[in-house]
Amino acid sequence: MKLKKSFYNRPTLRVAQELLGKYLVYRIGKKKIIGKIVETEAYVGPQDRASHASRGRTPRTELMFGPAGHTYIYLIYGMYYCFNIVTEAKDYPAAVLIRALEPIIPQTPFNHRQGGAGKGAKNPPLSKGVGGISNGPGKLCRYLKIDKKLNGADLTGNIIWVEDRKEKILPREIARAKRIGIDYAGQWQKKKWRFYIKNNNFVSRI
DNA sequence: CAAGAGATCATCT
DNA sequence: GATGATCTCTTGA
Repeated sequence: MKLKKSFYNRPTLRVAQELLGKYLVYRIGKKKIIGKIVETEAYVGPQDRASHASRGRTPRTELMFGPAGHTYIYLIYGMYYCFNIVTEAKDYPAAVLIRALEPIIPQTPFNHRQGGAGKGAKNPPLSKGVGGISNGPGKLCRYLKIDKKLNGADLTGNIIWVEDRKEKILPREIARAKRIGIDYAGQWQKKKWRFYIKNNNFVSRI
C-alpha cells in the first residue's frame, strides 16, 4: 500500500492530483499520526517563478533538484513549516506542496466522544473549515509535528510515507484553482496548479 | 464580513 | 537589509 518511488517519479501535475485521497503517515516511535490528503499544489520546473527553484540551485532548493520521493520542508514567514514531496527526475526541480489534510484520529475510549460530549468537553469535536487543525500548509505541519529534521526524508522508508487505501477520487470530484500566496509570480500566478477534493470540509480555501 | 497588521527567522542579495 | 508556497487576531463598516 505504501507508494513507491515510481509513483512520485512522474509528471508533477499528475502526482498532485493522484495524491488526493491518499493517506500521509508519520511514525513517531510506536505512534502514528495520519491524515488524508485533500489539497495539493504543484511547483514545476526551473521556469516557474512561484517555485523556490526558479532562483536556481541553492543549498535550500537542492532537494527539489534531487530524486523523487523525498520530503522538502522549509520554514516560511519565520514561523510555519511547509511540507512538500519532491517529484520527477533528478536534476529537474519539482515538488507537490501538501496544503491540507483531513485528520485521522484513531478511535480510543478517550476520544470517541467527539462531537457528542457537549459544551466544555475535554475532547471537543474536530472542527471543520476555519478553526480546523490541519487545513493549511502551516497548520498541518503542526498537526503532524513535522520539523526540519524530516527535511530530505525518504518517503519509501519507515518514518514517513504515503499509503494508498484504494479510495478512488474521480476526476469530477477534483477541483482545480490558482495557487495561493504567490502574487509575485507574474504569469505563473495564473496557472491552476492547486487541486482539492470538492465538498471536503478540510480544505484550506474554496 | 472584509481588510490589514503583526509575529519572527532562514535564506538570499 | 529585504522578503516570504502562513495564520491569527484586531479593526471598521
